[in-house]
Amino acid sequence: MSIPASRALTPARQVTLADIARAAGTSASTASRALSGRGYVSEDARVRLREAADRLGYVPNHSARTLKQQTSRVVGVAVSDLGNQFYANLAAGIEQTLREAEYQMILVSDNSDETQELACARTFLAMRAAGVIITPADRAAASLLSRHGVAVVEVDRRLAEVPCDAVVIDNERGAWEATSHLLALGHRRVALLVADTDWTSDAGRLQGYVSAHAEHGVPVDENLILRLGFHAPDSEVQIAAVLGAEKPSAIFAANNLLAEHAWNVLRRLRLRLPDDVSLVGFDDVPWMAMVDPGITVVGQPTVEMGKRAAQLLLRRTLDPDCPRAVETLDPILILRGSTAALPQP
Amino acid sequence: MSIPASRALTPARQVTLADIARAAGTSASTASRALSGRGYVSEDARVRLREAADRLGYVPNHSARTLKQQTSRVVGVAVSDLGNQFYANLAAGIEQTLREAEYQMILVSDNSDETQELACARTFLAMRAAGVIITPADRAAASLLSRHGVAVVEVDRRLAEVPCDAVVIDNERGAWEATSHLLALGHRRVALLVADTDWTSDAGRLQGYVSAHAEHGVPVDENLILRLGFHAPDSEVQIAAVLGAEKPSAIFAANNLLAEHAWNVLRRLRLRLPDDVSLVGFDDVPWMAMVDPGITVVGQPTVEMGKRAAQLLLRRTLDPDCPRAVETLDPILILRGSTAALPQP
DNA sequence: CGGAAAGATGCAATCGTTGTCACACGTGGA
DNA sequence: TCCACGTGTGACAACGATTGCATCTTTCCG
Repeated sequence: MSIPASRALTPARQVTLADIARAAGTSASTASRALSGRGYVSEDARVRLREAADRLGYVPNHSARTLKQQTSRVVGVAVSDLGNQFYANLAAGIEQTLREAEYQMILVSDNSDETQELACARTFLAMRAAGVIITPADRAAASLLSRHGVAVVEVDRRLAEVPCDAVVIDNERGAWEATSHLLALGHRRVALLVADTDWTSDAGRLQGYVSAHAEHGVPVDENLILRLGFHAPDSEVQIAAVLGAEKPSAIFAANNLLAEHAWNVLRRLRLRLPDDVSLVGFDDVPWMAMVDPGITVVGQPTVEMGKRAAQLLLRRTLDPDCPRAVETLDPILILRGSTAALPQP
Repeated sequence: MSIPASRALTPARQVTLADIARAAGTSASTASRALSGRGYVSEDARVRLREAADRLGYVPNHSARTLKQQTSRVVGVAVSDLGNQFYANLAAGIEQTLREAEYQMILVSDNSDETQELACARTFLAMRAAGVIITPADRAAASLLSRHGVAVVEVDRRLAEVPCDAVVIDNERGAWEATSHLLALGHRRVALLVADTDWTSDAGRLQGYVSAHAEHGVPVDENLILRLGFHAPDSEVQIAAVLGAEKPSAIFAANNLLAEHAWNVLRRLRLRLPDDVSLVGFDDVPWMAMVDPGITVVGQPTVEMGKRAAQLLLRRTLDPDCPRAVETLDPILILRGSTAALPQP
């Protein structure tokens, strides 16, 4: 039952409202009303037009509609790194919610690069996006967008200087729980691996690490805090160096990538978990539950965060003046075999 | 440094070409030529217009352009399941290539549902997408799109009845290598876990499994072939059942999800890899290299497949008549500790 | 010096859809 | 009878950018 070649080859100027109006013997206005369901149309005309639309294979032209209505059903989404499962899951959650609401998602992976982020924002503006969801790396994008009246939702971290909705998790609390867990197990030299950013997420995790120490009366040793660039090629070398020089008995890796690096280093150095070193990660990804021992981790509801962000955006699209919402979700500490009490010397 | 509220509140009818033309004392035509770089414009007018555009914060209106030019720089991408790392990586590869070419990606996760897939196709048509990249679940979408003159590239599997470009890997060869590896190790009862689809990918993998058996003179036992629905909730139960009833000495799991299920079952049953059972997966994902022993796997260049698909699409966009391309990439067998010689009884 | 070619510009039409407006019906109540 | 109102319809003007065409100027060559 293949399509006849002739059909496929016809240059086939696209079918427009005017075409189906002609076929049904009405005007384009009536056709528009019939198909969009707005305004008066007789039942008779409605069925004739619908039938004509089906028969001719009418496909509405979104560009024309967007141009006329000055708004689209497209939502721009910019994440830092699609290759990282965390952002992929975030995107998956956003996509699902948007699709169910019959919105489309333009997805960009901006590498946390300010220039690219701003370029994305400009593109979203050019497309008259109904809104934008972003894991921000800079304040400029949100400013630009909101100045043009486009709703912005920040996810995972907050950065904007303009008021906008946001979905984050309680990073400080997550880090506090992870660190407290280690301190309660008797560890006194807990290394912190944290991304070298100025994001609220990393700042919160650092803060949680510090406040847990304060609460347990353990002084923070700056030498145990390792700030690592996102895609620094020598991350593992640096981690190994700290392990050698500072002899921490536990490591708190403040994101899934750093946890993976730490795990690789430990394996390479033949340090056993949890006998030689304890390890806690942040953001539960599949391998952490599968390796032996499993990695104790601060889990975040990643897909859920994406869904919430999309919901906030849709809400604001419907009611631009609804009160600003900042949702803070709770992380949970998942205990696995990678953490144990500090062995008595 | 914050944006004055007045700025943010102005309803601010958007700045149009006509506005900057007026500001620079030219006509809109000249402004269009100056900014798009097509046609004659004096150097003098060009700089005046550019300056005016900057000053007024001009953002071109993509909808208007698309409407007039009858084509956009948007590419529709429909994958089966964004939550699966395979598809996420595919999308990441596509996105990167498109972004570098200054195209935008509309991403949809269609759950391999024919209805949704068709709905996506219609949306892409409505947006006048320059092309569509799809991991097809049904032939209808590609037919519809190509009938309307939209270029389609199939990735991972081929299904379309209309001629279109495609990027796949040599599934049969990958499966042949995996199976041959097991047979060469002396295994005679190799279970196959394969998705229950009518896709070329799974058919190829089954074929490779069969031909490897033929080549080694080992008869295929149909009872060892387990076809599993994509999101069947009882996958692991079924796998456990086959393990119990058929006592295979090795398992070939023909995608990353099935490998994960198999691995879970083996762990739950306390069967040791590779002493009790050997396991080979298909599609290398991070956990496979991290668990102990690592999982022997047929690796596919997932991100690269995405990039190639996007390249094919861009090529066809530039030259709609270029010869049809079907790229078949090579999988590679990565040997790890999950496979070993069949112990002599 | 004549005239062709290249350079520079603006006018007006166009893309497809929507929304406003005016108008033409009936119907029913005052 | 007349007016108000609810329906139903079509003409027409946007929305903003692009582009073919006509027009005018400048340049350059024979």
